[in-house]
Amino acid sequence: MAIIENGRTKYIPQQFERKWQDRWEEEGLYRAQDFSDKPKYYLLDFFPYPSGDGLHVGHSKQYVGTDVATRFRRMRGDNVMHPMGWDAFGLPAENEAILQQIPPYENVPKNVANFKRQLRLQGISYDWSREINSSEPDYYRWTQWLFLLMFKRGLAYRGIGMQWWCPQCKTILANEQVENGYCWRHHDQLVEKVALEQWYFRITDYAEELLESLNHLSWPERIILMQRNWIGKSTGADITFQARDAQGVEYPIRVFTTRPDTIYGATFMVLSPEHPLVDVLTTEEHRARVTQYQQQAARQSEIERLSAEREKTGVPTGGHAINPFTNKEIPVWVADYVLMSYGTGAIMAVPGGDERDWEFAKKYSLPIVRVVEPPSPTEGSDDVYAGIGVMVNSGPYEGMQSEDAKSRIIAELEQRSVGHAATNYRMRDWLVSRQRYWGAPIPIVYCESCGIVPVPEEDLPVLLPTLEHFEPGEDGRSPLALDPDFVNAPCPKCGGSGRRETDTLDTFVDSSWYYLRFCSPHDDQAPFDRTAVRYWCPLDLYVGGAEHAVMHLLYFRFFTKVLADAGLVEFREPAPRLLNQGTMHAPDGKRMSKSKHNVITPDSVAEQFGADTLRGYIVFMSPYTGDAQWDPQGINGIHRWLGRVWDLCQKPARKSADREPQAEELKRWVHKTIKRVTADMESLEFNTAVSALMELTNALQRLRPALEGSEAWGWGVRSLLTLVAPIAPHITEELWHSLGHQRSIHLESWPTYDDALTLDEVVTVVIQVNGKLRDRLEVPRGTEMQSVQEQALASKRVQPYVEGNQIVKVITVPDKLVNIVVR
RNA sequence: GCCGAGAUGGCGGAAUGGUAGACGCUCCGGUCUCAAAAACCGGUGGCCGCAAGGCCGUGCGGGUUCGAAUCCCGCUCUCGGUACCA
Repeated sequence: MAIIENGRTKYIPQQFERKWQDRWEEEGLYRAQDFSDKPKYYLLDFFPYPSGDGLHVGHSKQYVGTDVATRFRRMRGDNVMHPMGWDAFGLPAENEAILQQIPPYENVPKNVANFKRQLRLQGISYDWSREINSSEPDYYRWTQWLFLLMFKRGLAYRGIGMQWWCPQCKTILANEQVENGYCWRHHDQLVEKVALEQWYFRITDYAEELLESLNHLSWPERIILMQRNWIGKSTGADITFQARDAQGVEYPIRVFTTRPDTIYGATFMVLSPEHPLVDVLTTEEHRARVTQYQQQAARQSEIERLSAEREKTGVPTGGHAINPFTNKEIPVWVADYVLMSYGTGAIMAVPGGDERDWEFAKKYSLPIVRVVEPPSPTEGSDDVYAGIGVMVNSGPYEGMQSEDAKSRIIAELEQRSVGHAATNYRMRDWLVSRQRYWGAPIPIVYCESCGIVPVPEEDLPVLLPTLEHFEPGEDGRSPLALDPDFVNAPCPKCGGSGRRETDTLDTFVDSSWYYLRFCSPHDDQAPFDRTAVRYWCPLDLYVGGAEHAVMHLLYFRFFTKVLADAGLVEFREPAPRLLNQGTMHAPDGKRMSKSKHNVITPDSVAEQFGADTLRGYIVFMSPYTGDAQWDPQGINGIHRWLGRVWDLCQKPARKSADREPQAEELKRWVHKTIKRVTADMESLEFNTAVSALMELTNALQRLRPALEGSEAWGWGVRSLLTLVAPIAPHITEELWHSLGHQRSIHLESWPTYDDALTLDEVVTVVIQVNGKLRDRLEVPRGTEMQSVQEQALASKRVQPYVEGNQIVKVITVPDKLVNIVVR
């Protein structure tokens, strides 16, 4: 320790931070105890993928914040669980392994070790005894078990369909993983459509509950909104139109519409190019054009669909259908603005009431009938109007309000058996199979005589073989398909020869239940111990980036609901409270990334300033939920502050008695600060908590000459240290021990305050004339406002503005302000 | 296009109807030093003024109020989400 003068030392964090990190871990300070009389608090960070790039200070923004909250909660007396684990399966790990020519089963542990080292050097207080890794058999064994649970409950099924294929990932993607037609991992890679048989989870069975219970979550509004939009519920009706082919054979075309009230305006129908009835209804004279259109749509639909204001295209089939309400024959067209994947893949087109249909009708000169009049007729009558209003051209419904007509028309549909009320969701089932190596094998065997056979629970895990060649092929088959030892397996049912499923599970399956595993991370009898889960879950606070708004957060809610229905958990929402930490940008304002060479690592900052300065700066620079930009200059402020805290705790030059009024002032400062910091910690507003602590530090420094060595002084310094402890755990621990304490400061109780002492004895009352500030008066708190008003009127600064004017009224707010209104 | 969030000094930000700019960064001046760095002390929204002090000021325009960064109406810009969902 560098001693500078008369026993005082200099703040050199590098000399002691490591020492405390090691000691905390040896003593198991942060181990969560299963079951306790204390209130439990389960705080979880989103499951991170341990990238080979390691952590940068952007990650620290999240992890330091949750760590501060965790440490605060412990001092408040909660039994806290704050675990950490690794979302180690999946494409990023596999791609990285391929790039480095190291198999993922060797590369991942290396990366994990580096992540742990980086988290430790920041003084983050995880309970490492609960560490989990989704790519290890004792974890994915239970991921497979949960797949089987889905299978048993009829929620896992195989289906054929047009799927999104990313040529770079060389695998199928779920809908949620396609952004604007591009792969979510390769933002310049357009996805392609291929027809494949895949495994799905029936998440749509839960669409309604997933939507409804959003209303009861304490989540950021925009995340709730994004989920709501994703689920995309719409209500209306299913209606069947009768169509005829050239031979006069009738075929029903089922459509979904949100506006059954506009049915009298349905002047044509549109089928999506993939619709099965297209081939049937197309007449010979139109067949060539229709077939050509279908091929063209299949080939370029995704690229074309991206051009923003693309003109609609389509061709007539030559077939016709009957509008069941007007009884008129209407033409059936094919157009790619109707998607096979939504609703029924067919629509009734109402050009008078729908902008898209209107645009199409205009282009191809199809009839347009307005059936709903706007409340105030404005534009030309051939214009489209999609709102609600009064019914016209609608037979018996003429003159009715369109909303009333809607329910009556639905009733008529049902009565005539040509349709019924219906609800549609935009969300589709979750495609979970991936044609890649690095994931949990799907525990299924295909048997020639028994068909699809689940692997018995007692035979789990289906081990992922340690392949030397794990690169994905070009043929859409998993590398596992090339390993005969893996593929060939006896049928669990009949013992005959079978083939294993060679696709692996989407990583989002792994992360859909990890929060449960932390409750009993080493359980070898079940995915989780139900008693432990009953104690710890649901999460008290869940923190992560907004980029998982739809995918992970939807999937893990779905899993929880399935587990609840299976009687395995007793709650239906895993995370009633969720927070998104803001994003940290590099000093150049861009996103921090290795490829942009603008990464700032916690290692380099901690080496230069110490972990506490890093932590303090990260929480101080911007609100926790707000974005930030790393400013290499700004960190000096925190380092100076901690240096001042250090100095305050150095041996007093002398011993003295409490001196008034300074002792009283200090007392009020401390109580006031405890109140502010407690409130800020509770609401995770760490930036203002640091401000308050800096103010207390400054006050102590100012009062030092009068109070140093006194009882009040010692109490003030100890209070400061306990309040700073969650933010800067190392320096406070070091100083705490230097003050003679044996036990860790992190085992101290959070200080309490007396509300009466959080207010100053003297208050500043603001004197305004017509709302403009003219003077300030210092008066004892609680002074009668009548007397303050008199003093205000007597003030030399106030008088010039009052003299010669008539006082209309005087507004007073006790201990705050006097506003003299003159004319 | 639609939905959402936001705009406060040179910078990060504070204040959610009552002293705008807390707390920091930067910069300027001072102390210490042979000197520099570090540290410490003081100043730092703009304009006018020697000063006392005054005027202006929270994206823009209006409104409500004794009083508006804060509430209401209209607009501009920025960021995020979404994209033919019938």
